[in-house]
Amino acid sequence: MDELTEPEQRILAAARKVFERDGYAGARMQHIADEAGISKASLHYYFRSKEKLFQRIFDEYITRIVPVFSAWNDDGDDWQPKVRTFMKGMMKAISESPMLLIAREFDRDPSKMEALLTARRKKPNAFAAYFERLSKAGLVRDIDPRPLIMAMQALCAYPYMNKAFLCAAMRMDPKQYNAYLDQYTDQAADIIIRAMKK
Amino acid sequence: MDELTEPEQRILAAARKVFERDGYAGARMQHIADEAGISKASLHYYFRSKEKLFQRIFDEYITRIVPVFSAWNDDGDDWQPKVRTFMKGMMKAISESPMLLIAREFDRDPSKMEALLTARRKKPNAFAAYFERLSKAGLVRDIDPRPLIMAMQALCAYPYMNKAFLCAAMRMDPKQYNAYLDQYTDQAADIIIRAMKK
DNA sequence: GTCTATAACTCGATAGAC
DNA sequence: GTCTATCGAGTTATAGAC
Repeated sequence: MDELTEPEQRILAAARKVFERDGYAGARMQHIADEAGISKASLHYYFRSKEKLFQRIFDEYITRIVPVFSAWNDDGDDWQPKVRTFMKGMMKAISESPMLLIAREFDRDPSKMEALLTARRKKPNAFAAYFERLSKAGLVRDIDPRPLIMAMQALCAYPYMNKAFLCAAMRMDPKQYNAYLDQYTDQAADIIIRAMKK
Repeated sequence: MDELTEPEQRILAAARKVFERDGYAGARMQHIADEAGISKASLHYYFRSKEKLFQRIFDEYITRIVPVFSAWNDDGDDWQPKVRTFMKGMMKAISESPMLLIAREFDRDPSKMEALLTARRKKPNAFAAYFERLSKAGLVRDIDPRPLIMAMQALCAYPYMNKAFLCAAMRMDPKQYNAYLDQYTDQAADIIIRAMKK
């Protein structure tokens, strides 16, 4: 039903790469065609317009990323490894498809994006619910969960969103930086765990 | 010596607004001219090209933001209020001129930007130096300072970088969101303080 | 200095042959 | 389905009058 032909797959991969790198305004249909190894005309044959192609990529991105951001289910009191696993998953998902895209392109049609986001999210505020239960059970501090949600996202996303700046600021080349991010994932989880611990 | 004429100031303010909102590729010289209340030709008369105008804005941005990011001097052991003040300053600077700009535009000429960054920074790793002293004095934990540097930036910048996404995710309209960010600033500082505290 | 008009060019999209 | 060729809109930048 949802089968994709081989050229369609190649085009989508190419589009993802170019849109993520250059943003909507900076992306060129010619570059996507080159990357996919076809002509610009063929590109338009498969996906009528730049706008439609972008919407497709963006929709798939949201579909993939939102479940990762809300991957919390209350299956026990042992919350520390859950925090670690969650943040590892978030780092991985973001590194595979930098959300630079979102930050700049989300504004293109806020109402549409909000609908997209809501539709894709099965369990809104799953973390907040889990945290509240832990808190009432006296297993974690009794604080506002919102800064924790913000912080988990921030700690995972920012290193990728502002990579060039951080490489320069920390005097690392991209290779060293990526290597450091492996250690960082655990260090970031430690920060969240400390913020939650009694 | 560095005096700016009144039209130049108006143009720079307009350019800042448009570049920050639309990015380099999305910005239109016509929009900048409209915003400044002059013709496109006059705009080119003052700043020969889009590229030159952008470089000017970007340079000023780095010049303003880097000192804020490295505003650490070791004037005592009372580090907790210093963390709070630092993060408040960072939040303010970022909110006044969103660094969305950097994340997307920094790649346009990495070598040049690196030089720009180095030149503007008076005290490299001032935080790391301060933290190391506190750590040796037994006043804070003995840990890697790098995740703390990353985290302070991340916690301050991310809420602005990904504003549209967060508004939707937390079901707040922009007004509520901005109001929340006032509380958030202190909550974010708490997270860092907890990560540092023994 | 400021403007209108336009040159020069880029880019998304399409026509039409194969 | 795929391509070459080209159209037409939009954009940066400049020429030249005032």
